[in-house]
Amino acid sequence: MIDTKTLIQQLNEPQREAVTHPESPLLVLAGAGSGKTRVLVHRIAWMAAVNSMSLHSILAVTFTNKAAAEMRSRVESLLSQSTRGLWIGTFHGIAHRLLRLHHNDAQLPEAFQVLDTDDQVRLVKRIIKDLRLDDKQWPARQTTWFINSHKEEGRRAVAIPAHDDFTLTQKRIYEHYESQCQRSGLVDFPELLLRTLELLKENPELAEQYHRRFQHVLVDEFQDTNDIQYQLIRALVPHQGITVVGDDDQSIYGWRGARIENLNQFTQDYHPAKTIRLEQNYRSTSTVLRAANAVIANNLDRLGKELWTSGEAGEPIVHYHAFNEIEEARYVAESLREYHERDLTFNDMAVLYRSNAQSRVLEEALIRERIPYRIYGGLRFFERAEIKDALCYLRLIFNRNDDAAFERVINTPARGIGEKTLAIIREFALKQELSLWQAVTQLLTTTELSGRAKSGFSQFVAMINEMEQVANQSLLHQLVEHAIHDSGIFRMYQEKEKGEKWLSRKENLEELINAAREFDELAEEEEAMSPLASFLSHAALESGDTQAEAEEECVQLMTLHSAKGLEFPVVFMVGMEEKLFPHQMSLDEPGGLEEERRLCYVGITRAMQFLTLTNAEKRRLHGKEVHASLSRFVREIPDDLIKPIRITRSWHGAQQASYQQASPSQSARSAGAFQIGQNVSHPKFGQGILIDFEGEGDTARLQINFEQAGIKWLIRSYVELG
DNA sequence: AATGCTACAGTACTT
DNA sequence: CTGTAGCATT
Repeated sequence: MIDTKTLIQQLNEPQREAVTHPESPLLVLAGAGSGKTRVLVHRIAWMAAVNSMSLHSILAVTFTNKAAAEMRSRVESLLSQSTRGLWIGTFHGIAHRLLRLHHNDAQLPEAFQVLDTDDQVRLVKRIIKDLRLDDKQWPARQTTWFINSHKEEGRRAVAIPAHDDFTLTQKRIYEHYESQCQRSGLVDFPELLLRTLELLKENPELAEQYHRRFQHVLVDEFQDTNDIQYQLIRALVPHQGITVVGDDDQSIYGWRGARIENLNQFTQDYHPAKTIRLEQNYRSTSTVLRAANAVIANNLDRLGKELWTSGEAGEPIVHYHAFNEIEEARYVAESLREYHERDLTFNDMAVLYRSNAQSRVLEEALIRERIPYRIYGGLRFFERAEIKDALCYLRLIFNRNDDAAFERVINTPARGIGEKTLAIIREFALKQELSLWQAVTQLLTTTELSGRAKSGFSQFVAMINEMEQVANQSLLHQLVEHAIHDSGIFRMYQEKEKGEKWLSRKENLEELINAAREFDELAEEEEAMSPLASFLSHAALESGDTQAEAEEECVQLMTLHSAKGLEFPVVFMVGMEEKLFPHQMSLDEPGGLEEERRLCYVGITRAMQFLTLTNAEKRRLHGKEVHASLSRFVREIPDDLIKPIRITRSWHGAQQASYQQASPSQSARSAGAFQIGQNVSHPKFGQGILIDFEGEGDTARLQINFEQAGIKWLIRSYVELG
């Protein structure tokens, strides 16, 4: 067991205060890079080691599986003991667990399945069709959003007041969707939370059991909690044992229902709550922090917090003003190359952008410069078509009434069951209130179906039943392998696709078998759920990584949103332009601009040492060339923190003349023999513009942007100044 | 059942 | 401009 001293001696004063705070309501306002996770981890260890609270009595809630995994491993290594019994998980993970444990009280079948967003949209689309509604007038995505946002505020269809046709119809779809899900034993993401909330409210004795059990609950990223998540916390923690950690300045998910106001609500609901601020930053240079503080200071309604560091000022923030997005990308690529030559690894560098569409031009530039990169986001492992196909077979083995799974694989691969036959099945199921599987088995005994359809169906039914036999007799990975081949999806992809594409499908399917193998090993110690059940849950609740962990060292490309929680020695924020960042759409929404500014704050505070901001004067967007002015966020950063680099070219000379030297340091630099922006020529590289220099006289190094050859560093004596 | 064509949309994202 | 969904055609 760890001793008290080592637990707190590596902490600063406010951190220590937070960790050792009595078991009464605590709000930790933790700035970026201030050791937030560290405080959570140490507080858990403190309660276990010093207050001798059982790990069994502690619950920690996070937003992502990644954060949950990291927290668990850090608690484990700090306590150097197993964390068995300690509940750490996402809101959804914990809700799921409670529903599995109490499925009867929650009125769910034991084999209920979790529906991911994609499944949900398909199901809603199906229902819109069943209701004979025009699917152009009623897009499934919109209705899904309608349903989810009501669920996220704790409302079932019946509770929605509907006065207009629009709401009335949406409500009707919602109702049908609800009963469809109930019949099929399907639970979507917000439903996990809503069902759990209802479970606790309707079963007071059960709720009490958990109140007694969880003496202390810790919630991470509290500023991102939405309505129902907060309600769930209230239902789970009526007592004083609660710690929440958050940062109002990093709330960037208002658009998906996150309620920053929950921070204030918390101090009212849990009274008296102690508030502790963590403002010492261990990540960035003071230059970066000053910039971040200056930007965020423009937001009103803050709880108030100012980051500081005992570290050095570091390098100024570079601001590169590019002519267009292609040139911007080239500057980024070439700068990345330079950092690399200065002995930084590509892994330490990140390029952040506001919207995904910006990544393409960057990629092209990086490929040209032969810089390895990796893009975050995109299709996740468990979302790939071949993986979903395989999983849907497994879901049917587990739960025949899973209509979403049935719809997906009944004719994948093709087995002669077309739209017409399916329509008969759906109609019958709808009328008799049966699942599709039940409808099929009943119709097989009648003469409703054609011979071909009949044989197709009986073959399908027999196949699933046989798979169940395999499931009962073999290990999970053997079942998965069997299902992939016996269903025909393996062969289907082999025939349909060739080369690279097929190879990756094959690899993914093999990876799925491997993943299943891990569940076989896990099952030997825990026997709460069958390996198949826990495998399916895992697939639904953890979408999996985008790619296998980077094999090669790469520059990281991602949106500003996905950069949250990460840090890099070198950060580029590109596309710092009005209408792009802050985004046009945000300007119409109340509070939109402030959320964009918080996003900018998040971006800046990712940088540890070097930060570069870039903007392009012209940019091709949706096929149209648009002019953009510099983002107000760049202008909110004090001039003395910025080293501006402006590309100048003959074709926009007029603007060049009107450009103001942005900072004193910049003026001083240009006072010497060299003038940033002046024309330069080189016998081999041709015409270019001076954009930076080091040293003086003939030995000075000049950075020149050549019209043809791009950006290069050259010795003064090799170039002709013009 | 597969392929080609047209219309349309295009902020951010985890569970 | 680019990707996608739905529809018509073969």
